[in-house]
Amino acid sequence: MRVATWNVNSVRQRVPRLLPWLDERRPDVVCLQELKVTREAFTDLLGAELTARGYEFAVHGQAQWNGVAILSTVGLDDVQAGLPDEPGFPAPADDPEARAVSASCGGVRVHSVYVPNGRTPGSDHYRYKLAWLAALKAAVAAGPEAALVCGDMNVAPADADVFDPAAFVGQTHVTAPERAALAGLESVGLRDVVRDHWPDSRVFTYWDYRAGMFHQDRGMRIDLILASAPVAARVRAAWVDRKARKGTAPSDHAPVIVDLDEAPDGDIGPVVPPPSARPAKN
DNA sequence: ATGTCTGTAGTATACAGA
Repeated sequence: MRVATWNVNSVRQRVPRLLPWLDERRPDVVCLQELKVTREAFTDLLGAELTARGYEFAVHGQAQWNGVAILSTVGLDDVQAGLPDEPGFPAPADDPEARAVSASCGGVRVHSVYVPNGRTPGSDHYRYKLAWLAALKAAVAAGPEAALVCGDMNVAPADADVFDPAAFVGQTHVTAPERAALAGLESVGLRDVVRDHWPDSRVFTYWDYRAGMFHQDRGMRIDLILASAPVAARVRAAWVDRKARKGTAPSDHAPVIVDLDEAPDGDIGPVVPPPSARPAKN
């Protein structure tokens, strides 16, 4: 099963890139962020094209900003828009921003998330970001054992995940509270599978449009695929599709792609029989 | 040096968010 996540920075603008990319990479499950359209507009734009390619889709959208989706060829069950007890901005929000959608796809609980940017450390928006990450952790902790959290985390997990750590001191995306909030997701069992597979490599997923940042590979790794233990154990490949950042009218983010081995039959993860069922040794 | 791209309002160009 191939799973991908991509912040498309307006799906309306990215249709000419998204459809050829689906045809080339053939992901079974796709998490999209920053749709910047309503569900109705998404369906009008892409419904027929996605259906023709065998995808079901779940969209949590809004006009103008945010918006997340999951596309799947391997089932799309128990769709949930938003997070339980999701904070809003400005708080309290009677109409939370469209930043999370989850569904069960091929036996895995998949979350497509667009974490708030945070803007400036110490700001209201920064506090909202930390509260939002706490709500995401709670949602994952309360969910099934087999889980994937995919999306734009708007946090660089470590200094190796930004092109120049000195340039980011005091900026959002790298502060200790943000990294602690991300580590909170690891404390409920999630693994950063791209970093696990490329422990010493320069790997970025986002490059500012300005000043030739992509050309100079001055980027950040803020789009992550986080997997719970039974899913992380199935990861066969994990990589950033930099080709999608090149060419005409790209998003400023590249897709992240993970290939999973088939799940073991019958259950997830290794099955340890009860002591009474174990053959006696010698 | 604040460089680009996006959506909105509204019809030319300014603003805000990232």
